[in-house]
Amino acid sequence: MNVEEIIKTTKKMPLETRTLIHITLIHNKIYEHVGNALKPFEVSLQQFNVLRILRGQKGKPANLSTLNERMVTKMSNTTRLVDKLLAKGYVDRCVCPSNRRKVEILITESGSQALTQMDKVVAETENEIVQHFSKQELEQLNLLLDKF
Amino acid sequence: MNVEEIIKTTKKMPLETRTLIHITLIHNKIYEHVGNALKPFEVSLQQFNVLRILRGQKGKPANLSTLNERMVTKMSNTTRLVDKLLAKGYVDRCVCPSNRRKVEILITESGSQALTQMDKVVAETENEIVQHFSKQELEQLNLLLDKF
DNA sequence: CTTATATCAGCAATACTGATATCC
DNA sequence: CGGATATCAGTAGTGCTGATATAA
Repeated sequence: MNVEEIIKTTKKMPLETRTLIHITLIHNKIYEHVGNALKPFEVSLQQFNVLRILRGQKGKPANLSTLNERMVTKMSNTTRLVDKLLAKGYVDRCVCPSNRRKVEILITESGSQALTQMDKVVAETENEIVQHFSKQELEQLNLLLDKF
Repeated sequence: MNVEEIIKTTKKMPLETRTLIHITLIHNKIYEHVGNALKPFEVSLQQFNVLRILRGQKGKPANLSTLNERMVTKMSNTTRLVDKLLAKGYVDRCVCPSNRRKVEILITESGSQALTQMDKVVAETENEIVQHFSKQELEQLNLLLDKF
């Protein structure tokens, strides 16, 4: 069953319920499509997000709690996620000298370059997902989503 | 960081990306709130969905592949999920007599009663989540979501 | 016997909870 | 030493992939 068919099964449900189920279905679609786009790079969507956050730091190192805060999807095993990125050479990690509780994480040159490639395929996928939307409709949708 | 704060960090991203991240954040919010509402019943959101699907069958037994198809979130371990519901006495399960590959799953009276209680708290939670929406806005949002 | 279907089982990655280490 | 912070580790539940059993 695809999204449209499942949505039909919710016809008799209250509008609120339908809307929330709808959002979950769309989220799954996004997760699946973008995840597939990233498969060639052997990174998960969450690893991709971490790389994006690190790039946004513009050279300033991030620690694990910063990543956790900004992460779109919550997860408390950021340690192991960063381990994976480290193994791929996409990030550097060292203990913060001034506060030995913290670790400092930086994106590497190799990570930046890979991220640029990922950005391309992810952007393409995202455009495919929203292809039936006009720019105006997308803006309208964003305004509505702000109400949550 | 809450939803609004994370969304601020996406200001410079393309509208498409922002929208998709926004949806993921809202999905997480829904998942968290509804999950908390169901905690007293000791069922997960997915178990709740299975019970809802079974009720929708109106006495007609469902097999695992039917559940999997209709399930909002994909998962191939529906077997173990039904095990949990079985342990709580919310469903009955038996091998289909005419096709021994299949299993037939039915919601029990106890499951139906529990589900009625769950419906109440879930509906309350859903109303809270969409409390800032007018009925018209919700309808507008649903129309837009159909475009995905 | 071959192919398709339906469920199950093993493994890897994830999410939650509490444990450990450091700072103040 | 006590409380707060930052990371790590253990456990349980999830999702993917292939294995098993039945049916056609």
